[in-house]
Amino acid sequence: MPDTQDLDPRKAAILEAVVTEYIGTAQPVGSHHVAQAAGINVSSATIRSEMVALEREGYLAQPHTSAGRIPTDKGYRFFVDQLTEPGVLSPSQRHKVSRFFDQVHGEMEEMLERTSGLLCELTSYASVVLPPSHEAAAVRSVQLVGLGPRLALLVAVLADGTVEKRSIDFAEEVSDEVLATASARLQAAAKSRSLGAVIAPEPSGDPAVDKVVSLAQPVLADLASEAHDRVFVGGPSKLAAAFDAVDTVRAVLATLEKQLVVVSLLRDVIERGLSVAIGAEHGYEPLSSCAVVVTPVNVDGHAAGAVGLLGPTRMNYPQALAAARVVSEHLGRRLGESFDPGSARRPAGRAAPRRRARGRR
Amino acid sequence: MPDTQDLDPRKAAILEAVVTEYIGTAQPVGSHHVAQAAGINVSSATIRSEMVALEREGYLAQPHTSAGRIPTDKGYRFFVDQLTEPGVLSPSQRHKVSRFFDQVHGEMEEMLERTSGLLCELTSYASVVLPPSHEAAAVRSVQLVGLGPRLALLVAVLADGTVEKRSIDFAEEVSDEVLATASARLQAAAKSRSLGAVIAPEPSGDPAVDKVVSLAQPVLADLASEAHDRVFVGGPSKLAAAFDAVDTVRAVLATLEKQLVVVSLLRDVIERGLSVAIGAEHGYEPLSSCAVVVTPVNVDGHAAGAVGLLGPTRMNYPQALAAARVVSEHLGRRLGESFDPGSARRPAGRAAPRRRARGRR
DNA sequence: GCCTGGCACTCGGTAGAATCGAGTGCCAAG
DNA sequence: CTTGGCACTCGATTCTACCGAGTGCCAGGC
Repeated sequence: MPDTQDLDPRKAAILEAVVTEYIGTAQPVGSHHVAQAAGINVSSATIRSEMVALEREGYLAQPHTSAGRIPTDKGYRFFVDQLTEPGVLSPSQRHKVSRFFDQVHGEMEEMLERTSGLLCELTSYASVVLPPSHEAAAVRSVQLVGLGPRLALLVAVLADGTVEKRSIDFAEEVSDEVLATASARLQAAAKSRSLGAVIAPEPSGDPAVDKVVSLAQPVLADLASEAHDRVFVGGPSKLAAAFDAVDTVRAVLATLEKQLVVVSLLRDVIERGLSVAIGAEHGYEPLSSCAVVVTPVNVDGHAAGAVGLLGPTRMNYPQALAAARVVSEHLGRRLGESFDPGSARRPAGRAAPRRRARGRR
Repeated sequence: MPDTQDLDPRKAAILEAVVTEYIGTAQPVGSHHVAQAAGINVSSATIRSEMVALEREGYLAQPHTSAGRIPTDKGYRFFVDQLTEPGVLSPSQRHKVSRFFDQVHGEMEEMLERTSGLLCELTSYASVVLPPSHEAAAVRSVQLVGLGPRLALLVAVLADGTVEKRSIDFAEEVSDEVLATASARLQAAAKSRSLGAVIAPEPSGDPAVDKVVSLAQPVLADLASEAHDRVFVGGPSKLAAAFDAVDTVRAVLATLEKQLVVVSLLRDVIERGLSVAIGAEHGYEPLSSCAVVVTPVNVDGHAAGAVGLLGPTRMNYPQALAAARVVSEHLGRRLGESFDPGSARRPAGRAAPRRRARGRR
């Protein structure tokens, strides 16, 4: 399709004007408005004929005859790909981000959750934060902690600072000593490997211990594959502001509640190498009136999770892209500093400062 | 106020009819409709004059002249307190609940989160689950796990099966041996006490160890006070269905996002011994068009968290109360079985079964 | 050949009038 | 005290007229 690739410059300028205006006002924009836009020096009549062409080629649509034009998904796509740079954050926003990442502390989940809060403050869209998959993260510690006579909690600490846990019911009483021995054997078998690659420990002499180990060991493997489908969603209320049809709001919220769907949506988009998915592009029908902006997070050079924004298709793409990018960078750096194995290159903060006054968030 | 306490039976019947009808239809209800309601055998004219009285006494309101009446907060209050029993769940709902609690497994947080999902499935209102405060829970294990040369994660496992963690930056390198020694000393000092009551360990001979211990110990106390303000909110999309003004939806959602507010709202309501807070009763202005149903969860006889439902003031109180109560009971029993110290009285389930097929929720 | 101003036409949105009807308050009679 | 009757109110609905933003088309000009 030649027409997909390029538009003559004037058409492009007109499309840009329509998109910009529509993003701002949410009103269909007419030829007259476009004619007044900076950089366009032709009459409204000329614009009209160009618009007819743009509509024929699928970049614009008319809600009804005698209304202005609104961009189609394809129109937004062209705008994002060809007409606009990611944009920059305002100084005050940059400042906000820096301050946030200077102050934030504590463990990873809390940090990610608050990051999602930050993102929606910055943009007034709903935000999504996908935690790093720790398939690769090495196990730092494995422990069986007794909770009841036959019940124990298997706790694994990973190098990235996350803790995975799962209760195990042994169906028969297990003494503290057996538990401790089993715990130590598991620890030895798992240490420094990734959760998925834990090897089976050698049988010990004690059948009771072996029984416990054999029950616990598969759970470790299980933990590896699990826990991925968690995602932090921030600011659903922003969506209620973005759409005015209450039905749309409900449908979108309902979809956002399905974490699995959200996760695979983000994964899909990233896999296809996109940073923006507009309207129907992502193929999730209930979200067809939404656009998604995603940026992978890089920790020490490799991908680790992602941050994203979800808004109406008429979202402010340059701003959203900028926000996602900046936050993603900060987050990646921060995660690298705090949680990755070999790195403690930063001067170091205070030791687990008391959480500051309640009230925020 | 004598009128608060009692209404003559006919007035009460009329009020009941109005509330029931309005809950069902969301339309102001007129004298004619009330006259047709079962159990009312007077003419609409009589009803009208009674309604005038009810309005004067504050139980009913008129959106405008020549419209039917709608209940006021006070009207709902009387309805809940005097006119209705908690109601029962349909057999299929009961079944759903039982099956849910038979199947659910894994660790507490996940369980609570899914419980909140269950609640909103049952009722089509938004749900809130407040985790047990573990101020009192005994520490089962404390461990310092090294993440980097100067960075460690303090991991505490409590008797209720929860894990609290916090990263600590020691600002200088700490050897593995020192870390291990400090970890053991902390463990000894904390074991079987509650997080808040951890005693300071005796100084050891080694200043490096003492340094680490002295940095880590206050963090334990910190963990105790923290982590309470977490709350699981389920089904915000249900709220979009319950209100038709998109502004209301946004305001309510925005409030729900503030976890601290939600937590203190629930606490307030419970403290005042209520199980229902209607409209302005709870004093949180943005939620004045909502009603909250709360039921404390009892584990082995003492209160541990709560479950709640949030809907429009015209919510189905009997159903909501029934759902909250049933779920709360099941949850309390389940928590008792799985996580509390002395109890493994149940036949015991399978050992940490593989999570079943993805796709659900 | 492309651009432009002019012009007739379309059609959604708004305003006003008419109408409908659910619901009320009041009252006189049972 | 209750009831049926009645006049009245007022939001919702419908209809009409109308406005105006916006279009498509065209003839004339650069």
